[in-house]
Amino acid sequence: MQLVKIYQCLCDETRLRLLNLLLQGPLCVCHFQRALDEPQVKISKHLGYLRAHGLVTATRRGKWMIYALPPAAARSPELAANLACLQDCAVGKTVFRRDLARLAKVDLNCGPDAVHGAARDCGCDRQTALLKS
Amino acid sequence: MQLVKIYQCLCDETRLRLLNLLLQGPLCVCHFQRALDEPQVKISKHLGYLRAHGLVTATRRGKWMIYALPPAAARSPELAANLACLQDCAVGKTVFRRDLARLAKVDLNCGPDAVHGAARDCGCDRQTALLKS
DNA sequence: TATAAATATTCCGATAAAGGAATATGATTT
DNA sequence: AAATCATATTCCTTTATCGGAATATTTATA
Repeated sequence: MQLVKIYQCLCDETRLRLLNLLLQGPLCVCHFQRALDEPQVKISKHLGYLRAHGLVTATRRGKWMIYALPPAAARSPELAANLACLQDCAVGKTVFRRDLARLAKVDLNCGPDAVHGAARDCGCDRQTALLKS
Repeated sequence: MQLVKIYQCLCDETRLRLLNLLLQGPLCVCHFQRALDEPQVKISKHLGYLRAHGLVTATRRGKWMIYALPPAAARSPELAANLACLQDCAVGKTVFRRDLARLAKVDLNCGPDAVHGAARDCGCDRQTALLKS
């Protein structure tokens, strides 16, 4: 059943955190790493899981992989409903808010370059998405 | 996290079917058995799982155990939201509709007595709930 | 009190999931 | 072309989950 698959994707905390960030807009893996503060393997694997089950899309842009939620038109009713539900539930939860806060801080930089102070666009349209809101 | 626990409860098809039935009102185990047409162990275990995680309550009435969703006032916002979401998603799905159809047929009887033609109340207030609607 | 009815639990075995270490891939820069 | 950066995959161990067979428990009934 389609619905069960969705819940299976949602039943891991790391994946919930990833999806919560994606509700704000597309992101590349380095963003997730810095926002979640979790090892790269972990993040990459869970993104792979979500992707394999159709909860997210992935497109390569240069060295980076941009992950995003499927466009609204491509979402099944169940997925749409559950993403909306997740968004409602996530608001105000400490873990999710902290992730968003950390994401905001690394917003304009990407990867280790940020550490060296060199602000460089990582290729995803995160900034524009954020600046608009 | 509370939310993850909820999704863990929802990520099994049998549990979804149980919850879908409970959205109509309280039920005893024999009702589930006949509506889902699944072995007793399976149903009992999944009900136990749901109960252990606070998704359902259980009260004994005579020989029977009556399972129900927690009263609205006792539901966390996350649980309330996800139950509503589940209800939306379940509507029209074949599996769920079939369960409800089978449930309707065994509604007034309970246990093997129904097989012998003896209509007997099993102790749960399922009938009244249904007759009202 | 012995039996039966309704439900729960225990004890398996099989399968899946999660995390980490190390390594591989694919793209870019030097 | 070699080094580097961003990301993915493989391998392994640990732990969780699912399902079924058999058995236990609780309550009612004969």
